[in-house]
Amino acid sequence: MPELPEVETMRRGIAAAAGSMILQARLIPGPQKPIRVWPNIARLRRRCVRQRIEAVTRFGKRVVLELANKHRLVFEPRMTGLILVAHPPSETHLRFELQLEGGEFPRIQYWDQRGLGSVSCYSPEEFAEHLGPRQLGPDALQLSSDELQSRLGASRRPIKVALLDQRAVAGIGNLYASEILHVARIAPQQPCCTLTKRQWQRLHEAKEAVLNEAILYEGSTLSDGTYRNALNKAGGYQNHHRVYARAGQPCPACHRSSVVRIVQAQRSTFYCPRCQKPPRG
DNA sequence: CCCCAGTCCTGCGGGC
DNA sequence: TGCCCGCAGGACTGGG
Repeated sequence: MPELPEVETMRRGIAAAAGSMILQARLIPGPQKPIRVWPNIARLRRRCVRQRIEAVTRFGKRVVLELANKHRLVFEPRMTGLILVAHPPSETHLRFELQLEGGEFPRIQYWDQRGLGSVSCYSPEEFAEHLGPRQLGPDALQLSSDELQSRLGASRRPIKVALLDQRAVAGIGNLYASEILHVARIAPQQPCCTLTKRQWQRLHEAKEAVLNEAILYEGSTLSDGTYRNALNKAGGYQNHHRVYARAGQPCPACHRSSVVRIVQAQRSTFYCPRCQKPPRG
């Protein structure tokens, strides 16, 4: 499930498209319902075809192609979307394609098994409306300890649930929320408003360490095998997970307790009850 | 504002 | 062996 490290890996995989020209954009027909395209495929095509790609950026869990006409082409992979330059895992779930001219690769393909993702092309005004500060908080890697505390600190929600709120912080999903809290030694159930300054600092440091380490390993490919980089190669960070999907296994930090799975806001949370204790009192 | 449940969607694995 | 069901969870919606 692509979160910040996986989406950043996708971005790096197509970063060399900067400087290329988009020659064509098309939905690839298939047996399934087409993926969501905004505003629609005809208007998207008119907005991006014959435009040069000036930069390939990322915001939260989205990859953004910045075009010469100041429009932005946005890929949102959600659960199973992949952004590829070659070797799609199957022909059946290829959904969308950009043909390019003048770069290292002739096309960018969007593949999505479950089809929950989307492709959008926004004018600057539309971009501000759809992906502005009302919808998305600052990117998780562009956020200081103080800003993290000021954005989440008043909430009574459990810290694990709050970290998933993209309006507060963009880029952290279910997997990395558990991993970050384990490194920070903070209980996932602890209400945000009870975290101390010291804990916010630890959370910030753990967020930087875990996300950057995961980027280094090119993200996590879980046992379902879905996530791949732009060349359809699996990531490696799943071999370094401390708690995620490891219920019943010994905690790699204390070696004295087992990892426990609980459910918060209908999602699995994994943590070590010995290392991640709520503060006393 | 906060919080929760339902929805989308497909593939996989458990149970019978 | 096959079928049904539940589960995975990112983002959105509607209701309390």
